[in-house]
Amino acid sequence: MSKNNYDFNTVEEKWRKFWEKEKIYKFDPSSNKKIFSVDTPPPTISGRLHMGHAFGDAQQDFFVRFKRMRGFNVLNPFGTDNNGLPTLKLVEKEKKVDSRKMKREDFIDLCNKVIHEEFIPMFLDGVKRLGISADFDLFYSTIDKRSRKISQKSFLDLYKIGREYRLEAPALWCPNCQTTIAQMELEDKEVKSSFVDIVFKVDGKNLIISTTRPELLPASVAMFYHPKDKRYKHLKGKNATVPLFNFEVPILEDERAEMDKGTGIAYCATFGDQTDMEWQKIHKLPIKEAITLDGKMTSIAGEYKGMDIKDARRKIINDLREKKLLLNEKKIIHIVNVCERCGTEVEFISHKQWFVKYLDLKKDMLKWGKEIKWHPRYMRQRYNNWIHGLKWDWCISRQIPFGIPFPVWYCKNCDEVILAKEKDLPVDPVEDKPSVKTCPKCNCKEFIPEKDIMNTWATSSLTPTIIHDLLKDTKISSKIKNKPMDIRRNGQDIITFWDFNTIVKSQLHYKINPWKELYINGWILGRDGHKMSKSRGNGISPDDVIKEWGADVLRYLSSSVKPGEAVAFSDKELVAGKKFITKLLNASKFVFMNLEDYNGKKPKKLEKIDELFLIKLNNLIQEATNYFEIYEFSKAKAEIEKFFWQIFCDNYLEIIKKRIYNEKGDKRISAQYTLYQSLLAMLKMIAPLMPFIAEEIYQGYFKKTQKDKSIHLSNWPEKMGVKGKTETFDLMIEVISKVRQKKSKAKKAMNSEIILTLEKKQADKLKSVVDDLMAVTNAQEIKSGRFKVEFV
RNA sequence: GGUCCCGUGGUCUAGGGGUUAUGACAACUCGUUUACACCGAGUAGAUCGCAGGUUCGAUUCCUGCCCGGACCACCA
Repeated sequence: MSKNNYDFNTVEEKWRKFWEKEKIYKFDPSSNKKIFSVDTPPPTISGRLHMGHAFGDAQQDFFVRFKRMRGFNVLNPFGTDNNGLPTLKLVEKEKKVDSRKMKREDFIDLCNKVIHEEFIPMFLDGVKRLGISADFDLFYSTIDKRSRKISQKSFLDLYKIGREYRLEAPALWCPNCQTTIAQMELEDKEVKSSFVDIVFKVDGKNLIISTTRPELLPASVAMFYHPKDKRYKHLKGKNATVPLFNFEVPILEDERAEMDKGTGIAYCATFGDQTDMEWQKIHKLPIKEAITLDGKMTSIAGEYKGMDIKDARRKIINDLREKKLLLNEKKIIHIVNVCERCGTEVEFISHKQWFVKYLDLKKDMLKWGKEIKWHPRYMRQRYNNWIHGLKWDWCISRQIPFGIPFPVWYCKNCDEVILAKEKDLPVDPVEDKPSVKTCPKCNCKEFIPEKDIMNTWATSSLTPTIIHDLLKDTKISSKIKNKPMDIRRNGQDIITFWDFNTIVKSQLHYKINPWKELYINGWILGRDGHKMSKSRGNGISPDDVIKEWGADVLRYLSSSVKPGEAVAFSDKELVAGKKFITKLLNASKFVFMNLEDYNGKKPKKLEKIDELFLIKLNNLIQEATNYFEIYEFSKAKAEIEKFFWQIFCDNYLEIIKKRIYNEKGDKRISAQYTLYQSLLAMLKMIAPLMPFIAEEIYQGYFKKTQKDKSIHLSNWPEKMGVKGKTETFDLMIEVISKVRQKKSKAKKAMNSEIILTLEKKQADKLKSVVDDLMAVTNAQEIKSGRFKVEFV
């Protein structure tokens, strides 16, 4: 450890390899220690570890390491999410293929290969560099065989208890690519369009509505105005006649109609947009399809049948104009959703999809959320708001080739659902034969496999089940079965998906909550205070930070943020972390320079100032422990760092310096004992936050005299056996500080000799530490009187 | 649009009814002293976003507003 050049790259690699080789973080299923179980958040693998992952993982590691040192048998497996669309898109990009032009089977093979040979190892490398203390032998991927089986079994179980149903529902459809697409595959695009005012008739009078999509007129099913809108109140219950097509639709009230948009009254076509679909569902309106799968008008469009959407729109506008049913036409530019691959405006189509029925459980959901301890507490409101806003059951069908298939076939004749047998799981219905030879209902012998796959969340909401399955053959299996795990940690952005879905699934399957506590990690913004994103170009890669500053420093930054809050990326904080490490190294060097002859024993009697300092340390241990217990790492860090720097380095070390240089016997041993114990305690409290430097100092200095193989297997510091008030210590610091002030004002060196005059009251209080006071201030003599510093 | 969080020296930040308002970075002055100049000591720098209210007393609690951020939703 030469001065001024701590080679963190070498040091961190050394300890990383040591931890891995010695299996320091291996979970021991046969241990009798109390278990602390952590539900691993499987990050979506869409490239290398990014800053968001690093930040969250680091915070999880803070409490994982803390709990381990507190004596728990920590169950901290590691998983990755390699399911569904993000993986599909990454494979397409990296391997330059188009999943739509490949055989489903070939594409799935390719995905599996790339995931296991490239994505996971690359990601894990990043995680390990950060010093994450997970048990990587307890590993799962959300696409591996185990997960597929569990996910499909979950589907079967929910179906059997009547929690799943199949229903025609709108799906996003690209008329050009001829496929359903996911929301993630949409892009916003500005397009020129016309906002036209057209005339409906009610009781022979004109009723004007504004729309950008007049071609959907033949699919009109209703008109809507806002319940508070007096202009239209008198129309309630009446019918309006649709122009050109001459059929009637009811006029209804709904809060989703915006009074100041257009004329304040809108027409609803079943699959016009999201609102239209909500109206259709809630007001139980008929479904009318105006557009075919290849983007042409259907037969309900009458004379416009077979035309392209845009041609039909133009012709309808013209025809309306001719018939004087078009009053106004405004050219506008608005944003529409287009397919990211071909730029075509997307439409909604009707498609049979699977749903998990849970809308009836809103009250229970709120109750379940309340039973979990949230950190920070206010984050539960995100969960509550989500539940209050739920309008649909959970659609778990996704129309993409890669993911976990539904274990389902349908009878070709009567559409009867044929479930896979549990013992055959996992199945791919496209590849595998159905579980029956003939349809139990109609005796038909032909079956159609379900080609859709299950939404990623349908699987990643099962991580507690997957983790339990990883341990199913071990002694502890029964201990953790049907019990909530201790904690899950994740970002605030997935409370509504992941946390929510996991709670729901756990309750539906096991009637328990998945975990007792939920920690929402603080997160990091770019240097500009905005979320890191490609479009802003403000992204920072954890790899680069680790290379330049070391993993400990990045972790130091992660420990600066409060639970659930955001901080901007701060280079200053990196500098502070680096300086902290340097200071730790130097202080440790000083301590052990003076411990060469130390036998590890307690002195017969502690010097007063040493005792007082240890009481101070006790207070810190208490405080830091409390903060770690409630996941307030930034506060723990601040307290530990402040104590180490200001009390230990700036004052205590200065105070005992001369004693330890010059004295022999018990006075020296007292200081040695105090130095050894306090540095070890501080180091242990730093270990969860900055594990590399803590291990480096532990192994370099303490290992000789400590039994634990690694500091990370050692016990969290206990309070020293000292008690009492610390006013004398504080007064001592105050006097030292005043003397320093005088010396500085007089432009003298800090070690210049003085004669110190103290008020009698103060002098009396400091009697027990007077030798150390004289030493640290370099006072030849202490007189009584008004406070004064005289230079000799 | 809804919800939540935040606003404290130049910058970042701690605190949370009565404090001398914490610390870091930057600035300035001084200091080579057997851990550390990637250091130490000291100095200056803050009407605690704005306006009301509660209170003997508000930076802290309440209400409204403004600013920044995030999440969710929406865009006929």
